[in-house]
Amino acid sequence: MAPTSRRRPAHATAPASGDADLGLVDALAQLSFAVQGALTRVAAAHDASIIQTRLLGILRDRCPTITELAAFLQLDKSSVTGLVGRAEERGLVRRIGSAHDRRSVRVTITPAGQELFDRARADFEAALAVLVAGLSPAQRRQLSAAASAVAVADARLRGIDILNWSPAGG
Amino acid sequence: MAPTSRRRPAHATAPASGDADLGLVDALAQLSFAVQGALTRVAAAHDASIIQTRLLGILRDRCPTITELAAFLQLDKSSVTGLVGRAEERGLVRRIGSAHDRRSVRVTITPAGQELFDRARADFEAALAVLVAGLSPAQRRQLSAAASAVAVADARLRGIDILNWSPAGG
DNA sequence: TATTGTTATACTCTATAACTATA
DNA sequence: TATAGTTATAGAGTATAACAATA
Repeated sequence: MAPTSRRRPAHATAPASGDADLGLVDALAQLSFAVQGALTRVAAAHDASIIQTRLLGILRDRCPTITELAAFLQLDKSSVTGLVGRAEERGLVRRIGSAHDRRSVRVTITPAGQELFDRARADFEAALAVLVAGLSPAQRRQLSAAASAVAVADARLRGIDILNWSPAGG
Repeated sequence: MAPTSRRRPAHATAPASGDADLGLVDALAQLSFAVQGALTRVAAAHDASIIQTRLLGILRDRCPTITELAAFLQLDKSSVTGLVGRAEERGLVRRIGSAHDRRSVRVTITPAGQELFDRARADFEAALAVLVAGLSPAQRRQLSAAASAVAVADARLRGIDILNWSPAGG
């Protein structure tokens, strides 16, 4: 929230007009908008959407079922059906029928999908580099560590071990 | 990007199985997904979307024109027309014709819109508190400062001074 | 009966192109 | 001419409900 909701939150550090602190809530909301904006622009440059490239990133070293994807992405399974269907039409992913359970389907990435993701990821890395250019090396390490901790905590709250999420493997 | 794209990036610090570092790029991407997920759930709990609540947050202390909103949100002006139209139908915002330029329109928030935003913001704050529960006070301060710096840098890159963005005033 | 995935349907969000009305 | 905003249209993304196939 707080999309620039308050110019100066009560709990914010006195701004030295150059390194103002928005407060944790607004700062995280604004940061997420900034990152998502970068992701959106990068994806669009490759004729894809943010959710399509996210899907490819997940499939990069996993081949989950539709239900597993839905749980991870927090989407209804019918939404994932459509998502995967559009990606499949573009030749970015493939559906593979499961051997054990004939109701189930595993989604895999194609070479074309991998290439698109790798190129998009490189562009995203460059875009992020610009955004964090003003941070000191120490600040970048702190940001990386804190952001990682929050991401892991979020996944854990949803019952997912983000560091070992590999439904295909076991 | 990098939605769990690599379980262990080459540049990541050796994980002590509890405070693993995803690397700055993946960490920021995952953090943004976590925050956007929280925003989505909170907005949905109030029968709204993430972009609708973001719009309300912007209008909380501003009454920009359609064009100004489009620039800030990085959307086409026709998209903003629809966005504001749907919000207006729900009684959350109002269009006010400009006195000086009769082509122009200023968008203002209604009391109902303010109430919805305030309630959603409180919920979001609570959701974020859970996510950052594992961080030390020092880590939270560092995260807040770094996230603020990135948000400000992002806005500046787009030609916007986020700390003094008040088109209505000037 | 429960689960996996799809289909049918409707809505939000977004962009492009063409338009109206001001300036 | 240029700018502010709208409309028409099309497509992606999402959810709900109903469904088929399998377990």
